[in-house]
Amino acid sequence: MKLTKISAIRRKELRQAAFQVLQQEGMAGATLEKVAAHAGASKGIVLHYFRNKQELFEHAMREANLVLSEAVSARLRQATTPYERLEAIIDGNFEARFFQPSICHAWLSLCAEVPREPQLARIQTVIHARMRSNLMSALVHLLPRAECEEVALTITALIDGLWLRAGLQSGGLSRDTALAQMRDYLDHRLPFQPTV
Amino acid sequence: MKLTKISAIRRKELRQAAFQVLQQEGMAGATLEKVAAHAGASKGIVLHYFRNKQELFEHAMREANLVLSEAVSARLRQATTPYERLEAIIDGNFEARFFQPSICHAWLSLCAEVPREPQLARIQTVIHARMRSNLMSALVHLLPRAECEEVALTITALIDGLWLRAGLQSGGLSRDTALAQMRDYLDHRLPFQPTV
Amino acid sequence: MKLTKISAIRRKELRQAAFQVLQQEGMAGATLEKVAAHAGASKGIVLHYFRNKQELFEHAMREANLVLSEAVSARLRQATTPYERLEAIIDGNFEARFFQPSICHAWLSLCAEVPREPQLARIQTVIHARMRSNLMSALVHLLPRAECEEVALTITALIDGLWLRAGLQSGGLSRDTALAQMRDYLDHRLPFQPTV
Amino acid sequence: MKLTKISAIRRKELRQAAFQVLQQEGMAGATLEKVAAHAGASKGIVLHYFRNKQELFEHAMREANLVLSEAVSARLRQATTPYERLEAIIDGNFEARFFQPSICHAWLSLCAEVPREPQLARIQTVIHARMRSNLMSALVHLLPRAECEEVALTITALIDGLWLRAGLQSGGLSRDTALAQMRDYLDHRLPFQPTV
DNA sequence: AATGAATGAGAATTCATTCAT
DNA sequence: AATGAATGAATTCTCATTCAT
Repeated sequence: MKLTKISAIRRKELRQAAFQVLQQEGMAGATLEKVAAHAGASKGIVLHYFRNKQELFEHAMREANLVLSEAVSARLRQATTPYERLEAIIDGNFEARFFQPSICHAWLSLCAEVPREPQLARIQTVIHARMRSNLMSALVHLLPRAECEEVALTITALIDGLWLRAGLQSGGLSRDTALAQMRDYLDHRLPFQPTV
Repeated sequence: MKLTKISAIRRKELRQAAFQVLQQEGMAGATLEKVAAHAGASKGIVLHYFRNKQELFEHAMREANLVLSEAVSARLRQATTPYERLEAIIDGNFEARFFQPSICHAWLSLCAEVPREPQLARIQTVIHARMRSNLMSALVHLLPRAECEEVALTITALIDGLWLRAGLQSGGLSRDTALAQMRDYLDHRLPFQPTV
Repeated sequence: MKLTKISAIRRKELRQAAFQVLQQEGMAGATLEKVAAHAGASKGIVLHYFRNKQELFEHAMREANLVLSEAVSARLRQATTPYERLEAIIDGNFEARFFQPSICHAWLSLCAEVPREPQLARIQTVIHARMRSNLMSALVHLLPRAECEEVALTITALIDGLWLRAGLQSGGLSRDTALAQMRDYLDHRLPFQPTV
Repeated sequence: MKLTKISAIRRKELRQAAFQVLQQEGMAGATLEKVAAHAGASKGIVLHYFRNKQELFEHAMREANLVLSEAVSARLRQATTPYERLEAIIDGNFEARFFQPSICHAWLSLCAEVPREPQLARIQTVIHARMRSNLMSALVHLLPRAECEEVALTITALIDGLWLRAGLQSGGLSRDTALAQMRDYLDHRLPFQPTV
């Protein structure tokens, strides 16, 4: 590994701080100074570790996604049946520590930058690709091939839509409601699952 | 009407210009100068008509929503059956002139500001309330009361999720695919509709 | 004229201020803030009138050259014989108000940027072209065509070398010495001029 | 010698690297980091060997001058007649390895700092003093005492002016042209040299 | 109503320099 | 000797906003 230990630690601290500031301030308010302050460091150090602001938030997005996708992966590892795999994906995406207004808002802020920032767009593509692949690995056992893509896309859109709503912080969409939404959709769209 | 005719015209030009700049530049790039230039006016005039930048984009959001909700209303006026009402709402929300990457991106940019801008939050609340009310007026005739709220929320989340995806501009989500998604959901969730 | 009167005035003030700061501080020390302060204006106004620092100093160079070349032109207008024309060029380039250590230093600072700044390079090219053209218009009457180019180049190099030396501010090269140098060269290089 | 051998080597590497960076980037772009990178070392080491940036470039200037003045000295050692001595000085100053646009530009960048940096001014003074002394040792045998100073100064100014022009990189002043200029001047200014 | 001049706050970024290891 | 972590000052540049005309 090229990076020194301390540099790896600092970089992680900073990208986490960046994401936290994003939660509180949105992208416009997320200045390097605030990120530095949040990490208990000086302004200069941020650009010592990241070439510029974009790179910092790119890594912040990657990091946030990593945590989320590891939550899903961990659950997937326990799952055996297709239904369990679907449940793992959904439960992972709505874990209490993730599905919070401020975190959803941070994601929303990042997504709003995607069309202007090729790097973020790349990450977004990867995120969607992984989601699709995870979903497909379960759906192919439950539905005719032709319908799998469609359902995978609907599930993704539904998750995104619920996260967006949570990010708007207006309705006060609860985690339970969101999960109920997901389950209701699957109950009606997938063939009957005898024992769950 | 208090406002002179010319002032009303100018204000409309400016809020439309604001929304168009938002499409091209995102919120960060949407400066008052660009909005003015886009409207063929001088920088100073923007703040002559709007107290500040926030107010301008608040009106831009209102205007954009107005166009969208009128498209839905027009269709609703033609609809007679509950199924037609649902179709009106969905078709309105995915009209070709609205469901475009750049427009979805502009909305996404506005949504990302909602948690920091009470005025935008208020508009967002109104938008969702109207959507819910429109949907409920159809759903109550098709489903048991207890399920209506849930389905209305799912439809809204699905629409939002599909718009978000379009705004991300990566997948290249076509209008037809989006509509197919919506119809597939309704087909499975609502009771069979004998003749359409 | 597109520019308003006040804008033209301000721009002139600023490019003159820029050149004066250059005299005192060199390019590295010539910050926009100092230029603004020197012109008795706010920092922001500088970039209201000039797109960026480069553009400001580009105009400062142009302005400084304009003054210099007008001094030469004025003298040329009085000159009738080739010898007088040569004298006009030289005297113009060594006028007391120009040939001062700080001004020579400012020019030196600009020249040092020429290889990195295409705009400055362009101006430099124009300056040299004009100098050559002025010199040639006199020399062709005094020397065989083949030698004119060479002598014009030597005169230019000599002027530049003397300015450079003045800019270095070490030797304390006086204006009289510089003029004597020039005359000594011409006396030996040009054919004898019967009456001056 | 106080300095360890390795330290002497490093210092030389660094001042050469400094001069090379100056060639490519000019003074504004010549950061310690680039110098370090150019020398294949870390940023910290530069200020381990030189108290600060000024000192580094002071040594860079000294080093560059040393190479140049040794080239002249070597040629002077072969020279026997006054004319040969003059030729040695001129040929040394226009050796192909020195008289290159980028090197002239580096010198120009250093000269532009002279008025602000007493250390550089001191070096500049030494350089000019040596040039004068070298020239005088030849000229006193060729011209009346009263004219020697003047001609020495003209030769120096001419060399400087030609170097400056080469540094501007616009005209594309060739080495041959520069040498021809020098010779043409001497041919006309010095008494006829019977056999060369 | 309209222009654009002017301001000043604020942000990103660069860099010399200092220190701990 | 050498590295690179860390700091903070300085600078360019952007922009919303205010004002005079």
